Amino acid sequence: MPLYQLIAKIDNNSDDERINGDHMKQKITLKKIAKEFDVSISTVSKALKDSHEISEELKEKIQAFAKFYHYKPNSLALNLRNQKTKTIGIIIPQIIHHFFTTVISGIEYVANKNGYNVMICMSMDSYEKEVLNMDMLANGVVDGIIVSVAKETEEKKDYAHFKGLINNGIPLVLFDRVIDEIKCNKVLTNDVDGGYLATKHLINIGCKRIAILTTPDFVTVGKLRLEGYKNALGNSNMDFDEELVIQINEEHDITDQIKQLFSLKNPPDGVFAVNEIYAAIAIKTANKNGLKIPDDISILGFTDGLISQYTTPSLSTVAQHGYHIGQKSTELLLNEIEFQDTEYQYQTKIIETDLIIRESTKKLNIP
Amino acid sequence: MPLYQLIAKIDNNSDDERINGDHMKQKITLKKIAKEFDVSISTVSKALKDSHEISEELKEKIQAFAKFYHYKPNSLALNLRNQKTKTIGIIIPQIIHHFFTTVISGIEYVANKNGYNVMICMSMDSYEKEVLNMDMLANGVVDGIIVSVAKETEEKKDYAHFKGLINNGIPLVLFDRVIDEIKCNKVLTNDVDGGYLATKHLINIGCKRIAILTTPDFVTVGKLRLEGYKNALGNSNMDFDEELVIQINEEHDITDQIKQLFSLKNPPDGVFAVNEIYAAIAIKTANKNGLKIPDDISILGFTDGLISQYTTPSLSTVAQHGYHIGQKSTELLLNEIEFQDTEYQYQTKIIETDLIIRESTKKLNIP
DNA sequence: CTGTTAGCGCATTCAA
DNA sequence: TTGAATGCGCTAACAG
Repeated sequence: MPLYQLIAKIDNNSDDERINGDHMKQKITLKKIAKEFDVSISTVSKALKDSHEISEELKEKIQAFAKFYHYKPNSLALNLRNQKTKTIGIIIPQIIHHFFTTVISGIEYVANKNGYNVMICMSMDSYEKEVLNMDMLANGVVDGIIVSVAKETEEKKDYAHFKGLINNGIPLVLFDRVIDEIKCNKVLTNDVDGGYLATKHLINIGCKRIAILTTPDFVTVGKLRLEGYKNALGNSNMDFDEELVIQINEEHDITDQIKQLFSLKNPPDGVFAVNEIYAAIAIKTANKNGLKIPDDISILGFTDGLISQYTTPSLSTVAQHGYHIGQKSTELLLNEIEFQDTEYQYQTKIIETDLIIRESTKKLNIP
Repeated sequence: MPLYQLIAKIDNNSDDERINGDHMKQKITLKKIAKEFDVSISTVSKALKDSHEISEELKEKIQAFAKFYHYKPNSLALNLRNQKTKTIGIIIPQIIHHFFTTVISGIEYVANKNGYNVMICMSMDSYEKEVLNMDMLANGVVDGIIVSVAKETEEKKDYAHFKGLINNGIPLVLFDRVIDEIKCNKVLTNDVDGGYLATKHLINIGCKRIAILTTPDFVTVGKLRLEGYKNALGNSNMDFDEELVIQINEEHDITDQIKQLFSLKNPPDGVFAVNEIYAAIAIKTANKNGLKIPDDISILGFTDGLISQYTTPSLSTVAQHGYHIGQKSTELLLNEIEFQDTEYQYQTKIIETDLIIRESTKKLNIP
């Protein structure tokens, strides 16, 4: 008795086990269904798509059979046939950075909502790994790629792999760490404004000498936040003092580099750190140096990460809205992927930052 | 003039741009190469594999041509042909948990080293998303899957999707949050021992009343760490006091739940928190209640995450070695994927924990 | 030494 | 209403 007749005899709510048994269930394909009903593969294909070309009777039988065996078209075959995978790739420098995980969450959310899956790769801030990952993803594995550029790539300024990608016609969105000379969709934090906002707030609460803990210049975001810092000082007619700019070298002990500030003849009464880690370390260092936060010194960070809420005192900071950045990047990417017309216009979205005031900065005195 | 003759005229170091131009470079395939040389596709295929069946002369020309155009076999076609993707899937509850990102890093490292890529999915601790992700991955997309079970799944105890996966013959490794009744490779933290270690240390430094901040019972890891806590108390002839067990309900304010401890008639002088967040909040709460840490109260956490080093005082904790867990999981998975013989033996690897002593616990007095 | 054929699983156009 | 043929890109067994 053919299997499809068996189905009728089996309660629809029956336990899967009865069919699967303990044995390995081999995947069910169009071919197998076709053989079962002694029809052609294309007939089955159409029947499962509820095509009007197929008789109701046959469609019903085939559909019931397919449903019973949980038939699902094989992704690999579909990918090859359609020349697309409904998957988008992400290349980020480090997954252990909280900011990136929030971005990923945002990407995942929008991607899934639109029927896409997500493939995450890490460049570990290495140029070579970035290129490798990109080659892999570009080779048909994904329909588009979202990237935040590796530090080493920023340093080398070698962007050939990005150009190649675009020449290959693979949609690309850059976020956070972007590259000016690459023409593509971009989503970035308003870092200059964020730096300005942070510094301005320190000024507003009465800080007279504001230090900045930043990165080396080749890390774009650090450079931009520094720019915002300078703008805010200038805007308030405060002097810019080189002495108060610490470009952290992560190869050496960070605490030591920060400590210098407190032994200055004229030490700062405010610190703006361009990321959460520097800020957290600044808090601990200030604490250890006997400074009261925020009475003796106010400290403000960047990125509303995991740490901010749990330092003592909790850290005032600039929120970067990673989740939103991820969402926006994905929307742009999917737009480009599914774009049909001839003239596609690249966009650059700026995501604004917000101040989150906690305990590490003095209260604003509103007169 | 056929293209392959052109190649000879172009300096090998030439700029890609000359070929790619500003136009979209369409992917080069075996077929196109075959047409170029007016040979069959299989001849090209063999030539590129340096088969001895092909004449040296032809091989050279074809290889040069392919290299020049950066020919790479199309992944989708290979996947379909080989019925495998050289990709492994991961399903984790939350990517924003630092522990999971360390595990992912470990997975990524071992996978890449062995020529595999990684596809990360998030269940968001939802049963439904876990099932969806698994169905997607199981449908040919990956060669094997590594999972840490969603909370909701643990609560429902509905493991049909795991059984289905195994029936389908798809290798599965469970880590951290595992399921006893599923037969597969497993990697887990020695949570009982970790809980024991933590509690014992608090006892050793002289704590007399030790509270525990744990999860509801259905979260297995919380339950196990509680078990270790009880063991340590028993082992030291200390009373187990229900009053000192707080099962945190994350739907409500955590600080409020912890505060109860400090208003007990007989308050604790030690706190063991089964994760980093609870510990960090405990530190802040104790601080606010005017308690000196570690003089009045010692606090010990679990998981060496991002936060631990930046709390004030920095948090003593139990290191869970997520990176190692990820590595081990992947080794097991790849073993199973590439296993050829008939009788495969599942293993369960226990990863031991380690105490990391920082400032939130009293110094051990060695007499 | 080179080509033909078949097949991976599916969708689609065209023919019957 | 159904089926055959074609192709997505690649490999491998088999023929010549």
